[in-house]
Amino acid sequence: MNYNFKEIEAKWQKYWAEQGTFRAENNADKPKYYVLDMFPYPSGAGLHVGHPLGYIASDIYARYKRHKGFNVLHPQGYDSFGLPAEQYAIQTGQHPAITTENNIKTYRRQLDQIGFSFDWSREVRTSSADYYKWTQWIFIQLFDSWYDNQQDKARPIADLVEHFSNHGNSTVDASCSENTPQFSAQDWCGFSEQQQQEILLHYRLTYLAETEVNWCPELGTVLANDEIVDGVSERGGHPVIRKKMTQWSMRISAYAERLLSGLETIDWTDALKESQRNWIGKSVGASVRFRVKNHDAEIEVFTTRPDTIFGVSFMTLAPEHELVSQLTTEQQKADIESYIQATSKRSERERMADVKTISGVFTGAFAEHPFTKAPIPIWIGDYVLAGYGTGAVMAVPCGDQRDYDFAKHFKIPIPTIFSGVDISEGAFTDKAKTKIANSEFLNDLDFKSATERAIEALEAINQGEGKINYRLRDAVFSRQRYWGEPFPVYYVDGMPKMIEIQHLPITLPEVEAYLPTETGEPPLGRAEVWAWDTQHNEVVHNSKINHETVFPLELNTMPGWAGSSWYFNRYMDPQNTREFAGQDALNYWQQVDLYIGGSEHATGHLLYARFWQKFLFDRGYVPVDEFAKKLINQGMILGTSAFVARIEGTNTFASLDQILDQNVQFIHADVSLVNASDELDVDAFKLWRNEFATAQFILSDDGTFKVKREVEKMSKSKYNVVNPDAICENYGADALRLYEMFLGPLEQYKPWNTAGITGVSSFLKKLWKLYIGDSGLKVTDAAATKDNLKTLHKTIKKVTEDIEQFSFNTSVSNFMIAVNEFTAQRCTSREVLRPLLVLISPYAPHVAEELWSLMGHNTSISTTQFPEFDPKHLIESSKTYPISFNGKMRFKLELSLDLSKEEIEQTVLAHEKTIAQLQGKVPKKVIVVPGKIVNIVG
RNA sequence: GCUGAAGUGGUGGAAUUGGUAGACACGUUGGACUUAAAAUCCAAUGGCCAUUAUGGCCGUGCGGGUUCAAGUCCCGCCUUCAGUACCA
Repeated sequence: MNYNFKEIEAKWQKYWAEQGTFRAENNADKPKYYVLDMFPYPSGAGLHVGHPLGYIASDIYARYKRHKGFNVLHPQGYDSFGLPAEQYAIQTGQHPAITTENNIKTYRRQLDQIGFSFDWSREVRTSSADYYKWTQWIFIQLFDSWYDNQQDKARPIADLVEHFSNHGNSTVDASCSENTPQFSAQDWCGFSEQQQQEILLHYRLTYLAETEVNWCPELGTVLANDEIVDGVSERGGHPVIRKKMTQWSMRISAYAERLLSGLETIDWTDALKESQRNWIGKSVGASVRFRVKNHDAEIEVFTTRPDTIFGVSFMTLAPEHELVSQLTTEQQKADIESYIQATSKRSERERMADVKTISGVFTGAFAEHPFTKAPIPIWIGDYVLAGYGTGAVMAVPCGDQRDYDFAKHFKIPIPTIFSGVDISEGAFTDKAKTKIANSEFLNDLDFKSATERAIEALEAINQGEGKINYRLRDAVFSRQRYWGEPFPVYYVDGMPKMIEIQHLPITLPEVEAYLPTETGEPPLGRAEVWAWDTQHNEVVHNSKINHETVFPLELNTMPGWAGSSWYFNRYMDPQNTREFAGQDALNYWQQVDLYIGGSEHATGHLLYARFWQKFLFDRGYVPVDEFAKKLINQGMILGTSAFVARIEGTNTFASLDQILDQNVQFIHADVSLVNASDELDVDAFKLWRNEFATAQFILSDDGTFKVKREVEKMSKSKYNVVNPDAICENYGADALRLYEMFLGPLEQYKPWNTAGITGVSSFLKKLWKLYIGDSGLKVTDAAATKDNLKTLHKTIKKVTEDIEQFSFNTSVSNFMIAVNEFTAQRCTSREVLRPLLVLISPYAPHVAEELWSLMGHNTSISTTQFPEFDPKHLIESSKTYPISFNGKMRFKLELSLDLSKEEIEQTVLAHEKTIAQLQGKVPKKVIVVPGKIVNIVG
């Protein structure tokens, strides 16, 4: 009997599916464990070998936990709304739902062939109406909530309305929009319904506001900050401009502090936590208001150094600052205007690239120092960003390098306010060594007490207070796309109204094309049946809008991150039609125990999902306020691209050592045309693409054509994609799984190299041969030898440790060692071969199931208890452990593996006498087992 | 600049967290089997030197230090990758 992986893998995949082997129960006596992968966007290109890396790791862990007696929830689904399907629809007219459905089929087939233990009965798709019904529901809950800073949680908007009608808004400490007016209870009751609704929008956790957004004309849509890389769109690399639009926003800024402090409670990597911290960008300082001389205006600034307030020698406003035009004097007007013109023409990108050039213009106006009343010249400069803080700074040249450079450049005085510091070369920024001078009541104080005193003094004259500033902005939630969740929103006289929950979902309407309309409206503007009838509570034809009870529906759709911000909760109870998930299910599964996915989602999905979870927690819908206890970022598997050198301006290609000093361009060649020795199959290359059909080649002396290799991200456009289908076909799913783990540590970025797979492939054959001979099963009831048991328990110990530390790569090595040792021992004993199979089954489940069944078991190996390590089998043959003795002498003690350091010390102490007697003989190694010395190697 | 991670053979990577560096695998070389190839099996494989054999010296990015003992800990550098940035 030979190892026929194709037959075996198909057989067991079918068995698992039919038996529902991996179905999780929502209530079980067993402890629960929830292992989750970041669900994929089903792209048209299908999976490459890089995609399953994290899934294989999580699958191993999920299978391990099942062996360990846990009720494991290990689901999978699709983040199936997204731009590529829509782009494809624009080009071909095919409905994105069809494209998506086809892509999902491909994904499912590819995932199935790898043998994952997903509970597919819980599959979710963000684009299915059964699912996005609840995304819409959450949106409505956000609309129906405000953030109470006092209680530090979200509360129903009804509470706020009640407070307004009794006390107005002056006593409410809530997160709200900047331009919220003050009003009394009386005012409130006098407001029209329309006015009240307008005010409430300033408080709701999702609100409609005119915001400056990142508009991508090419894609015809708004992008979030994390969808922009280097000033161009992440997808497609199109230019992005700033534009004012009325958009839905999410008041994530209300959660800034909790998103920050919550990081302390979860087991995520430091790198990831750090990027979330940076993104939230908390800075502690003060807000200071400077009066402007001869104007009825104040300039508010944020500073982290209120202690340096007496060092202010000028102020700088961002060119876009709203006060600029008011303040500028007649004399300076021309200069200021031409400067603003010049900066607005420069793109963000240019502005970033050109950091070193100092530029700015004096407005002619002066502010007044809050304490000394001295005049402070007001400048504008593009080093101050409109989007951060208040878009204005108080410049303290002696304490900030940029202010210093600006002052030097424009010959503005640089007063010294630190004692014992030389500032002739640059600013002094070391807070820890700060000693304030020349600063009236702050003199001789250090950073901390000067800061406190300055804030107190500012508060006393009502010109400032302590303030914490966050970089985190509210998230724009509207996208001008077709293929996304429709909002459950219609408009009456321009005011948004929510559709009642019992009438959800509002499903995507049909449109005849997926482009924006001629008038620039989103694609939903093309839908003819897209109006809300409040009488019949249904979506009706637009032509009925002139009726009294029919109103226009929202034309935008939700962004990609909407559906992915709560899907982990839906898996707990995916078929529930009455709730997003039942309370029993939520209380049982609580949260994700292990989440595996890429670190590229650090400031997108992983932040938004935490935000929504905290919101749902506040409103009492989920039992915990962090959705994932532990998170592991799997590294990427990179492709090894191949490049051929084309001599510039010709169709002639030179082998790598034949380039000499000719000018060449390196062009990607498909990796399948190149062998392991970096030699190109020239004939296949000619056939590959038409343009190369007539190519000429300058070969190396040995007649081969050498290519240049480079490791890059695996991508279709780089022709370096390796398809898992081919690997499964040639080596099997078990080999693919083992090899992906064997490549290196999970978190690491590592290049794929198909050649190396022969190692794990021959391991599987050896494993098979250990159990199965020419005449069938070799396993017997013969007693295990001491060596057998030693090998087994050594392997149990290491593999258990490996899995618990997520170092799956070393486990594979340990299996190889074990199989080699058992083979050398001619082991046939069921007593050790049975547990060995259980150890291996999370990694190579198909072959394990087959051998398991050939050994006579008639239930799946996945329900078997994981073998326990028993140290007694390692005691007799043990490991050396060098120790120092009397500070100088060195002995090597050979001890059993399971001893702690303390036990070793005790052992040594117990034999101090014996060892002392040996000193003269200088033994190299003393072999000890607990209780007695058994051997001395001299 | 700041933050995070990492530098070990020809290659991917191990190293019980201070204890024989290079496990395991790829690759390479030699051998067996074969008409041949594939597959399989055996042996060698960090560098240098030496030998009949036993052996010796050097080696974990660089320079110091602590220790009986350092890839691992401490101090000072260099390099690479990733994230982020006129953030006041």
